[in-house]
Amino acid sequence: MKDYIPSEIEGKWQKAWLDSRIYEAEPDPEKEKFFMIFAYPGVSGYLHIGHMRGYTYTDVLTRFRRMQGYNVLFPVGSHATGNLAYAFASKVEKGDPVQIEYLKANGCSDEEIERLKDPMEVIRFFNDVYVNDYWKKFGFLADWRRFTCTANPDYQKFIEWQFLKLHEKGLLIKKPYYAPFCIKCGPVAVDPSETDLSKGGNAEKYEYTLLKFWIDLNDGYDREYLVAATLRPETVFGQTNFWIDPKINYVRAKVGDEVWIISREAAEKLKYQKDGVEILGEIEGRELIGKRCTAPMIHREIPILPSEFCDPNVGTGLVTSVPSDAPADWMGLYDLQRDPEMCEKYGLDPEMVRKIEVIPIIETKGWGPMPAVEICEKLGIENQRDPKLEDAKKEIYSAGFHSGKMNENCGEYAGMPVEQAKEEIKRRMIEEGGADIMYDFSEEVVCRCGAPVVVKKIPDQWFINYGDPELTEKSREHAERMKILPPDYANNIIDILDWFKERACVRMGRWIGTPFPLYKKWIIEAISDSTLYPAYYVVSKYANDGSIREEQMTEEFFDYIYLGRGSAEQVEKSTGIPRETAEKIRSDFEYWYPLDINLGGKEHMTVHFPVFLMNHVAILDKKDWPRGILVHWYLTMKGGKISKSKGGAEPIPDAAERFGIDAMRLYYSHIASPFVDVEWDEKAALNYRSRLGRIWALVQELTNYGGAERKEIDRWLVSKFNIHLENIRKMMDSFDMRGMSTIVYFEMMNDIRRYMKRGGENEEIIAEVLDIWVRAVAPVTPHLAEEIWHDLGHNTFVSLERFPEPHTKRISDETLELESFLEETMNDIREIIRVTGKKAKKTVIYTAAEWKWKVTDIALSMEKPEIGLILKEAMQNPEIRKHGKAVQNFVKNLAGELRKRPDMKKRLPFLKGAGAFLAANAEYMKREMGQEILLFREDDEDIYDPAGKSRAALPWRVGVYLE
RNA sequence: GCGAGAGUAGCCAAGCCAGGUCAAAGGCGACAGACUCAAGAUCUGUUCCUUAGUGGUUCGCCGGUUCGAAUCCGGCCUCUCGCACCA
Repeated sequence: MKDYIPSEIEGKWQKAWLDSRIYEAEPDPEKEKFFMIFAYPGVSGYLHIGHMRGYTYTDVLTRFRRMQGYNVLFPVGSHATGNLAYAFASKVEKGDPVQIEYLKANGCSDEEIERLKDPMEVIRFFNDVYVNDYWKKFGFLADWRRFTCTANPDYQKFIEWQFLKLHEKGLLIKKPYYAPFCIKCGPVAVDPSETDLSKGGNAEKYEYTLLKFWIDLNDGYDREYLVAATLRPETVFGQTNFWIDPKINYVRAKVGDEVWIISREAAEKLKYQKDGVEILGEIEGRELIGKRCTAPMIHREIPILPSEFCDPNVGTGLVTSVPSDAPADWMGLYDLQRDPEMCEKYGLDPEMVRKIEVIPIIETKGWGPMPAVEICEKLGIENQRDPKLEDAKKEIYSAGFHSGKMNENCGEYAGMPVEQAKEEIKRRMIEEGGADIMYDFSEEVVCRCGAPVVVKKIPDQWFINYGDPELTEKSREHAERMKILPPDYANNIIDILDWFKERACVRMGRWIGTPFPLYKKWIIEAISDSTLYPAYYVVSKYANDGSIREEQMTEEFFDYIYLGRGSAEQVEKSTGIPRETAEKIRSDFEYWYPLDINLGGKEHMTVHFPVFLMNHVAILDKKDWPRGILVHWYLTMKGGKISKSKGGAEPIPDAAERFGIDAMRLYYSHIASPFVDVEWDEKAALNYRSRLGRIWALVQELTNYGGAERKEIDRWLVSKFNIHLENIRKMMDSFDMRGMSTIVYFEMMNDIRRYMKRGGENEEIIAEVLDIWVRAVAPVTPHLAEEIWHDLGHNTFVSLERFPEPHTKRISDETLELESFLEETMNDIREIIRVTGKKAKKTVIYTAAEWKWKVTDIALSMEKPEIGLILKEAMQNPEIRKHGKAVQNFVKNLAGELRKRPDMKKRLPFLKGAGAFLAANAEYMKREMGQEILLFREDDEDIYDPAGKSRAALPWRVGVYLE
């Protein structure tokens, strides 16, 4: 017998598939096509086994479809847009020890590392790793000829065309935008993975409302303002005073034709957001204390008071005071009111300070009129330096925002919900010239290079207008018709499409990507160039084999291929691409499109999938819009991070070697549904491997097993397998690879074992079942399947064979029922043995008496088998009536059973033969139970029934007596 | 904050959309038995409590709808995830 050694068969079959080029997908008008992709990975370095989950699903599903007779297109590619390759190369260049170690741990040679100082080499290198070390190693049957990468010049011609089409549809718009920007390196991304950053990846971009308080300092500037920044513009009605930190030196900054007094830090930031900001000079905070300024909106003069909580790094470093709703303001005021000495120190009239009254402005559910005052008491906050103020602020802010309503002190806004008033008041103040906008981060953000990251105004930013009403509506309608899994997401994506507005689509800086065709200083960003790309796999094959060159891939060419505009002749004339070639590509596209499934991880739910759909809808004809989306969740590592000690960190090829590829593929397919996160479990992977070993061994055993004898159990096995095939078909309609795997790798195996245990040995039946089985394992564990397939004497590829179809005619319900009746009977006996702890020598089994069956027949013939009705009719029969009270009990039991178990009506008739069936299988029971088995019918003349257990016999269950 | 999802027996994980056949699939682990000199592997059985095969209490918590709820509705608690120049 051959041992199961995965590495011995995997390489062999992968080579055979490659050599015979069965992965190549070409149109075949005789066959229905199936076109599926996974969202290509970003070129970010080595991947880990978690990434292989989704890729493997794709290969399993396409293999399954292929075996169902579809002509399958499964192309792969990679996404190199962005600065990852730059970052990677520069780390290598600098000799970053972590980076070098990482490369070496993955088996990268010194020579190779040397080359990886060049970003383009990084891309080339990892493309090779992905294709050869990951996807091919995992046995994928992808059409390798079509591989493409977003950094390829031909791909970029495609993106250029895509943007020309978006422009043609009026979906590109230009307007100012405020983006994160390193003052040295240019545009950067603020995200927690901190690709670009050394600090602040979690920062949020806040929009501050700048409130302008007019002040007359007699210094020659007549349009001079103190400028406070706030996130709560609606609270202006509650302003009582203004805060300045006397210890800080502020600056006068020229902004337009106004002079703003703000912190130096704020002025520096503003330079990036407003034109012509210029620092004119310093002004001490101390100087301003005690003066008065005029608040916007309420146009009231308020005093300027000293405080300690003004942070020059936050907002403008100046703060307006709304003690009713801002806990810090309240504490600031409270501190000062209690401290006349402090007032005098700054030349303030303590009486004036004491007279300042808090103005309630917002009614908040669960809070009184002055929530800030309230919460300070509640939390026992002592003064303005108390760190608990931060929590207080959050709680009040949240409560006010969601449930607050403006009160009668808020003029025309009285009664308006805070959520709405916030926007309206802000807008009004900006219109009146009393306010402005400034963006800032919620925390400090620092670039990789060490320089600060600021929010910078980009005056001419291009956007794709995903908010376009017509595009949104068409996309929504189409989404409703698509097959989208999981079902929750199918509902959810509709809302996401509504919510999607403009999206910035170009950027500047050191960035790999396609130059924006309308204005080449811009480069198309990373999401926007990966939306329509499944269409490009049709063309990439011709670019890769040299049939067409990128300079020939003009707008006219793509218009013809994707939209059918113009003609092949015209394309030939203007590009030199032979007419036949153009026609062939066009017809390829017409054959393969639309895409049947786009599979991707859950991270794509709110970004990639919606824009993928919308770009198709915007640009292509309706018939070419995609048909399906499949979202999968993650394979996570313990503790969230990959770690060597906990396993799973090893390079993908090493894991493939250790666990076996088929075992890994089965692991992904079976460990959980695609729609939950799964924690990597090395032991489970090893279990799958040994499971495959057992299947292997069982198959070997079966090939030398059996003879010509036919038995009842043959029918049972065939029935079982056909039921399984029916279920698989249903499951795979919703891509339920897990359910399918349970059947194929567990249930089918158990059935075969039971068949053998029950004495089944017919070689034709075994051959039939083996044929089904080996085909059934092919989508998930193709290497194992090929090996077995060839051992069975075939010389074709099982990968190209048909997946077995169920034959419902071969399902015998009667056999299945009787077999499970036998099993239940034995379980009953075991149960009694277990409960009593008795070791019986002899088991007596009683089947139900004739009269019980007669009553059962009566009940079965009735529309509504209720106790009274059955009893009435049964008692007509003297044969039955003579059993008296026993009839009543039985009818009660029977009626209950029929009500509780709807399938009983179908089952019972099959059980009429149960007595004979048990008798025929008495030998088997005896062997299994290790004891003598006696069989009687309840009404047998010569019955042996010392305990009266025969009375317990029912048509659907036997009576049992142990001795 | 906005939005989404999840909480099922020792563990993992189906079931929930289409309520009854659900004490709830399957796997793992554990226990017992078979095989073996032994261990491992493999095979068989058991694995909420209770019990001559019965009955009881379960599917995060509380309540509701229903003849009947793990499944439907409402509220609460806990956890996870996505949120736009990040692929």
